[in-house]
Amino acid sequence: MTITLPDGNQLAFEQPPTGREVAERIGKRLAKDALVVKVDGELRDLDQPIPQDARVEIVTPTHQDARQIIRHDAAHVMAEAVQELFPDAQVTFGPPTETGFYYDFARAHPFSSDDLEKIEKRMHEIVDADKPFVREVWDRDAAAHFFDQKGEKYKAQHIREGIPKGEQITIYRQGDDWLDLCRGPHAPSTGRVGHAFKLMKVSGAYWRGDPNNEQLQRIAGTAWESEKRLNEYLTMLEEAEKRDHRRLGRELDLFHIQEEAVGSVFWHPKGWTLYRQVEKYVRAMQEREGYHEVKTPQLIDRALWERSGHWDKFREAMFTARSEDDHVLALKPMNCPAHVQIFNKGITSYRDLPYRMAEFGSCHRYEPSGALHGLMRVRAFTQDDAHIFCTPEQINSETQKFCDMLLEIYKAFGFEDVRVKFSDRPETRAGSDAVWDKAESALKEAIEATGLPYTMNPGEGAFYGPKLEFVLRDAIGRDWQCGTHQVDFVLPERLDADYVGEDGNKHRPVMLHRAIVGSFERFIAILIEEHAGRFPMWLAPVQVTVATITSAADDYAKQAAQALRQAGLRVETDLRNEKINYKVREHSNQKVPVIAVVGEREAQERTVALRRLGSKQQEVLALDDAVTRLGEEAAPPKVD
RNA sequence: GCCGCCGUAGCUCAGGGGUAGAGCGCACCCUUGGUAAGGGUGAGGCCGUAGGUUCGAUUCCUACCGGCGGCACCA
Repeated sequence: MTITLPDGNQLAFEQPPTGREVAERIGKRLAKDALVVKVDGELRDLDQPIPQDARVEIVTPTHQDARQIIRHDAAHVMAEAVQELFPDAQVTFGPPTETGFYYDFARAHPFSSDDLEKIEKRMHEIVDADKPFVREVWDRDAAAHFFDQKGEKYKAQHIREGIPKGEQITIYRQGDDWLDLCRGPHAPSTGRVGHAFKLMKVSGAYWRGDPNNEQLQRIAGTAWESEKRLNEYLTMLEEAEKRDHRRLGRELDLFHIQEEAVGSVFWHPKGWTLYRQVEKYVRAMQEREGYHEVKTPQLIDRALWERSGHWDKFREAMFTARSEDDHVLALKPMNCPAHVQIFNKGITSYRDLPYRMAEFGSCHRYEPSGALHGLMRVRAFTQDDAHIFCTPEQINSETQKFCDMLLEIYKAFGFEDVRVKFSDRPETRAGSDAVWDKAESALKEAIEATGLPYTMNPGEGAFYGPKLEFVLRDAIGRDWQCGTHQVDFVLPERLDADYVGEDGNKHRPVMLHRAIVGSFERFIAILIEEHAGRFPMWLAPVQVTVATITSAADDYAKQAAQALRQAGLRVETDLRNEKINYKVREHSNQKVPVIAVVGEREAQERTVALRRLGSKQQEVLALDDAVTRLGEEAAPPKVD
């Protein structure tokens, strides 16, 4: 039989070889370094025979798949360490993750941070012991019985409920003392995990992700193929902490949140300036794209929410208020029902479609306390919300038009790395399968026409229609949904929206719910983290600070600032009795893009000495030239 | 909402059964200095809130509120 290697070379074997034998044939060193083998794209243990002709890659620590092996091995090593130190802990599952691994344990007592240290120490010992990982195939029922006897009720339950009768299952031993039910694969021995790992935190996690189940304790760690990579990762985390929007929000005096208004933002002047720049640009883009901007009420009688279906499906998340005359009103959690009201007041002809109705809509939702997170997840937020009322035939072109606009806007803010998720029909849904087929294929065609890569998110669509989610990433790699685009056949029906078609009959419009920044709060949080507070000039709350060297230049500094302001720039002056070193340091820390230094010389010559953020060089320009040049540099992205 | 950890000055943090400390920031004074911290003096705290234990609690215990990290949630 024939084994094909990644470089195209082929090796012939008499008998089905194991991965190790293939590696040995290529070279001793490779066989020594090998962790697992990749057979036709599937990772397997080195000792398993490769039954037929296949493309084979030997996975060594530098291979892109090595980390998941190392991390998975590390999870097993940790589980052994935990059970040795804490025999009352039951094991459940421990997979690799994007940066490490975790393992969920059931135990009555919580693990402390001291426990973590002990566990980590024991893990190093297990790695040094270099115990072989041995794969064994067991009978399902015997395995279930075995784990029952051991008191491992979660493992036993998983086998009984998750694995069909009669199926064979695999377990992995590491040394003589410990084993775990596991699909594998694993490296040859625990020694291959190496020492580039670190336990990071303990937290709660529900058994099988279901909050009705018992809560387990999750110990999470990070693991890498080398100390160097581990240290790089830890350094990255430190750097990420410095760009956390909550920290920068304080340091740059952008906003704060306090106890008396949990989940709501106090925007300070600088933060609000930033917010307004974002809003201004998005508004201009919407105008260009033919949207009609509206404003709808904050408080709306429950009667409308009952009709829209929100009272039924969304009530838990709605803030309500009772008026003097005993009406129950709700703070709107969404804008859509209000927009349909406007549509119903006069958009009656097919000639008006597609009708794009936009609102910077303030919404309130009673989010679970544990979900709140700085500006990322709040209870009061403003969406760049819009609803496009259109015919089914227009879904495709409107979606494409929207995606184009979204990408242009994201790019303007510096986001090039946009992840798109396609969420299709959920189990419980409204509308017939035929309608869903139509909506999903229209959406799919449209997203494919944009050429954007996307991943499927099966079953995660809204109950009323499929959606596209546009996801941006924060400083430490957490994904946040910002943009969205949803097809809705249900709400127009519920709220009785219609128009007169070409044929003279009444028809139901389709509604496309769409947002680009999503919530301004979340978007600005990501903007802060993406730029680490060093905003592009057009967004910077303060664009230029005019700083004096001596008080003799105060008058001139004021004139210079005034001239810059007249060019539309956001300018502050720093006339304090401080040395220029001190001022430069402070304004650099405040991440002001340009410091214009003026002393007696500049006052005399009517010049400014410009110092750009991140550069130590200065550039002396005539004041008039500086005004022109900085004015151009501060221009927002073109909208035309 | 759940599990764990945390809550001391505007910020970062030390302390600890006998009602508190540092650095930075702030105010005032000296200094007018040419590109990342000049010097001095001073103000500033219900030690998250409410109970309990104690002769005495900021410190120990309980509950609540809030924050952080996960989990769940994100229509």
